[in-house]
Amino acid sequence: MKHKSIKPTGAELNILRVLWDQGTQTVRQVHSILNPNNESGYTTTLKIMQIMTEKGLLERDSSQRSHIYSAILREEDTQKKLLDTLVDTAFGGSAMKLVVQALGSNSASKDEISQIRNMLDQMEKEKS
Amino acid sequence: MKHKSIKPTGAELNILRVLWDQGTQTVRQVHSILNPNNESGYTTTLKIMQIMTEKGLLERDSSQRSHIYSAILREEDTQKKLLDTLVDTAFGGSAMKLVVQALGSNSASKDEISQIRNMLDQMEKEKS
DNA sequence: ACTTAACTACGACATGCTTCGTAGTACGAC
DNA sequence: GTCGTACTACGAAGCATGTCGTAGTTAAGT
Repeated sequence: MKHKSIKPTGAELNILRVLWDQGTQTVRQVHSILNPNNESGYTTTLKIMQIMTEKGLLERDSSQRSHIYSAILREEDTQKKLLDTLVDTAFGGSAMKLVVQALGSNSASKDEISQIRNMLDQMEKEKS
Repeated sequence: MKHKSIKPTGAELNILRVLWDQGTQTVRQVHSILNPNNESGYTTTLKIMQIMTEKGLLERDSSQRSHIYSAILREEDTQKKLLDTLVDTAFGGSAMKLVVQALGSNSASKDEISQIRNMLDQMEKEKS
């Protein structure tokens, strides 16, 4: 089995980001958030969201004149999939190299650091 | 200012991976490694490597009949750039969410775990 | 009723990526 | 030298993505 591999494109991810953060939205709302200065046209956003619906990335309620869209993909699942792809293509399969890189070039809060420590403890425990 | 943002495509990353791991290589060598069963043709690999050279991703020594290619991009730089992109597009800008995800769905060796711990220590130290 | 505004649907195009076939060229074996 | 092999160069085609324009429809205001 195996679901067809879901790999949102850049534009699709932007839209998913809005839906994940804001919940269900109309095309107009999504477009206003992503293009406050009309960098690209309304019908562009519309078209992409229509295609995403065909692809099974979004679902919509079309009972109203303005259709209302929501994400089908869960944020974490999508992130995991993209992460796996990046690990394979750019990090030669080593997720830990990726972690080290990410830690090295970004800053973390105290809470985040202790969260990560806890995860490491957990991983070590499972190792024995 | 800023160098033009270098974002290798999937096929390009495969080639870079070989060059990073193996050092300088001919097209034939790269192609044999990536397509042991001839999934795609030799001229495909050739063409992509030629284009990469035009783009400034590779350089080549063409003094021999078989040109010898090497990567211009450093592995770490490329990884960092792709990581940043992924953090922006898929993780809403939070590198630590990415780290947590990556740790959660992958396993690390003892050495890696302690390397990560050391990095966390370092980060905490710098925080005070 | 008419007009305007906002929406959906859809075709078309530009661009970039990947693929391949073909042509030309150099090398080596014989 | 001739032939076959391996190489480069390059044009062209298929596909996906992102872009937009236009047409058609619905709703609402006057």
